Amino acid sequence: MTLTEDKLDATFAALADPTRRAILRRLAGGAASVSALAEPFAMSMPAVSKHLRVLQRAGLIVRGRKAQWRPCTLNAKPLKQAALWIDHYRKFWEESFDRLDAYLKDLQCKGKKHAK
Amino acid sequence: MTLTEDKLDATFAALADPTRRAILRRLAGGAASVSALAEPFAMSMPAVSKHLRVLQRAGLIVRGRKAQWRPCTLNAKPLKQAALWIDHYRKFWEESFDRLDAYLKDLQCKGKKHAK
DNA sequence: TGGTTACGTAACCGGTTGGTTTATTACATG
DNA sequence: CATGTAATAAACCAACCGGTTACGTAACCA
Repeated sequence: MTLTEDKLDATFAALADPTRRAILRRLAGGAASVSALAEPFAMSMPAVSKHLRVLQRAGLIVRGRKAQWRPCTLNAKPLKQAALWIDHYRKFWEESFDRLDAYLKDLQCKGKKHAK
Repeated sequence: MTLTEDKLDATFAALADPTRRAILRRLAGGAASVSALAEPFAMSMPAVSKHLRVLQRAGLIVRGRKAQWRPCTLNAKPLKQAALWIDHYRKFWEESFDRLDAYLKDLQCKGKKHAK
């Protein structure tokens, strides 16, 4: 398994949680401290800290240091790889009204008729 | 949390596994039976069957029925939503040589020493 | 010096995940 | 009907995840 593939694991896994996606959305508006990031969520700070660690290990955020604050900053570069991977399938979701879609419907139809 | 957001959970989680990504890649070449999908992997068929269930619950595959075979077909539509979500951050990874990048470097620098 | 603030670490807990082996269902064919 | 094949179901296991509470630490401030 290539290194890029390996990173995709971490990237997609990091994106698979609504709290972490919300944190990224917040960071798109600028750097923020941990407590500022934690504020909108009904969870303890250690929980948020864990989410940040996941994001950091996926390379999606960078953590600095300023006195007693650890400002987090968005780093979107891993998202580029994720976007490229997904984009290989673009033609499939743009084929909505084509042969493929008709075939899918046909398949499901046969499935139900047989499985009575 | 919106319904779309909820589906993103399942989509990204499904993509976070190399086996499942490989299955999708294989299905991009056309429908396939479970045993055909299992063949390249060093794991039992029930394990592949579980991966397929994850992909199905994420809506990424559709399963038909033809005699004792359950052909799987790619359904890329959930990927469209994932691509749209990621695309909100495109400007951030295209800003490689801009203010943001400089700020990141500055932040890390301040972490180690003091401002220059 | 001692207190407060911001954050991390450690230990723990219930639920989920990714895999196994074994058994079972569904179908086709001799 | 008996047998073989394709696939799922069930039971089990170790590892991981997302959350908690309790405690530790580093920097600021009075």
